[in-house]
Parts: sequence; structure tokens; C-alpha cells
Amino acid sequence: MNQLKEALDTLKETGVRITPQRHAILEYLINSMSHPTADDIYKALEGKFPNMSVATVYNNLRVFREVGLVKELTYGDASSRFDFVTTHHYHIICESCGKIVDFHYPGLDEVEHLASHVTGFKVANHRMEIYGSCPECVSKEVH
Amino acid sequence: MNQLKEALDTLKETGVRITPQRHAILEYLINSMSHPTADDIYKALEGKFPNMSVATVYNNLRVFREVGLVKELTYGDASSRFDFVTTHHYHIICESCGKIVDFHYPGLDEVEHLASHVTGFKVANHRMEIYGSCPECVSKEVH
DNA sequence: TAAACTATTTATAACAATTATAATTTAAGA
DNA sequence: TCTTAAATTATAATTGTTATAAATAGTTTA
Repeated sequence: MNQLKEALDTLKETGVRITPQRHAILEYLINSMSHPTADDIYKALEGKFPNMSVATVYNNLRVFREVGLVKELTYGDASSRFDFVTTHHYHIICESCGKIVDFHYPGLDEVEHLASHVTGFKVANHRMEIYGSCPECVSKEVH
Repeated sequence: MNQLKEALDTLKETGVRITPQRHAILEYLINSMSHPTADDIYKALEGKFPNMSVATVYNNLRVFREVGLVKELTYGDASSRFDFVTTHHYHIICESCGKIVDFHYPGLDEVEHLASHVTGFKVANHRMEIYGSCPECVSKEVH
């Protein structure tokens, strides 16, 4: 139910200390419906933690990732974005404005199987994203 | 037939000058069956072009990408890798040693359609990769 | 062919995201 | 409360990539 509480329990179970900074970062990740960068988080929490270091944000995002609470989305040029893991979903990304929208799709098991069969790899997971233009940017293009 | 020749023709058609450096970078990309980083290319051509600049490699990879000859593969931490575009294919990546292997799969049109329908985006393209362990690394794990 | 123009390369500096380091502080169990 | 390992901070370093300006090399025009 309460995502934050569950997340904190996960941390406890894995023996990760719950510091105020970690609490705040998790809270921000859960509440922000966007997919913030490390810097977004840093800036957002500047008010509450005036002397928090950027390194803390990065360190803790790594911790959360290792524990499985957070997923790191890496796109070429720009900086990584971080996504609180709830249910399995994919992303569609607007190439004009950068907006990221979630969408659900049954996992691509078939592709994984074929790839495994053809290459002999032991498959762990996959990533997929779709690129295009969001409705707002499409309508802007047309004028 | 001859990929290099075709690529050079493409450059000619689009009015991109064919310099010795560009020729060499293309040749290297086509012949190397791996997916080299900009630095790999830079190092590989050091012998032939002792005072070529890294910027030249980056510049020309960008040119090739814009013309559609080359695809840039971006993964989080590490540096971009570059792939000479031949037929449409996907990649499976070994998480232990970083090896990248190509595999073919009919495009994921269905996913694109669903995503477009659900989100209202105009879809342009997608990316997908599979992660796992290559046969060599799997056998190493077992001992 | 020579002059003029433009694209390309080079060398270098700048930049931005991220990580490493070392000193200081703090959470959580005894 | 004390202790200790873990976390935070401040800062510096690193790394991949891009920007800049000067030098060079192709092209086009006269």
C-alpha cells in the first residue's frame, strides 16, 4: 500500500541505514511522477538539506538501485534519470521536449528466448524504449 | 555488395567530403566486427594518422550518424559505441565482459502501435537490448 | 593556374556528469 | 550512553564529449 513504508522496510531488511537524506530522496522519487535526474533531486532537496552533497544523491541512488528499489534510465548525451520501481513498465520518450511517459506491455519473453537460443547467452533482462513526439509537440509542429 | 564503396557513395551524394580520415574510420567500422567506442577507433588509427585528433573521430562519427551510415549505441556509464548500419538488428550484451552480439528479430511493430495508442505519441522508432551472460562467461562462472 | 572560399582537421581548453578521497558526523545496537 | 561501522560532506579528480580558434586542404571561380 504505502510505497514509502515498503521501501523503508526493504532497506531495513537489507541492512541499509535509513538516514534523513535517504528518506527524503526516496520520498521525492515516489512522489515525483516524473523521472528526475540526480541533479533534479539534489536541487529539490536543497531547501530541506542546505549542505547535502551531490555525492550523497549519487551514492544513495546507487544503493537504491543495488537493492532494487530504483531503476536507472540511461540515455546517451544527457544525464541518467531515476525511476522508482513499482510495476514493470516501459517508457516512451518525446524527442522534442524529453518528456517520458510510462506504458505497460506484457514482457518481451519471446524475444528473450529467441535471442538466448540464437546467441547462447544466458538472458538476465532487457530494456526497451520507444521514441517519438508527444501530443503537445506534435500539435506545436503543425501550428 | 561492397559496403565501403556504398558508404562512400552515400557520402558523395550528400555532399560530405571524403577525407583520408573519414575513409579510414568508415573502413575500420565496417571491418571491425565489434562495436567500437570513439576511443577504440582513435587508438586503432593512431598508427596510420599519428596526429589525428580525438575531435576528428567524434566529429566524423556524428557526420556518419546524421547521414544514417552509423548508429550510436548509448549505455549508461561507459562511452558510446558505434555500429555500422547494415540490416536492422538488435543487440545482446554480456554483463560480465561487455561483449555485444547481434541478433535478428522482426521489428516490434506491435509494441510501437500499442504504445502510440495508449499515450497519443507519434512513434518514430524504438530501441531494445537484451542483457545477460555470454557462453564464455557462463562457463567461467561454473569453473 | 592562381586566388578565393569553404570544409575539415588539429590542438587545446572547456564542460558536465559522475566518482574517489579523506575528514567529519551520525544511526543503531550493546 | 557508548561504541563502531556506515554515511555524509566538501573537495578534487576523472572521463567522455564538445567548443574554439588557428592551420590546412579541397573546390570553385576568375
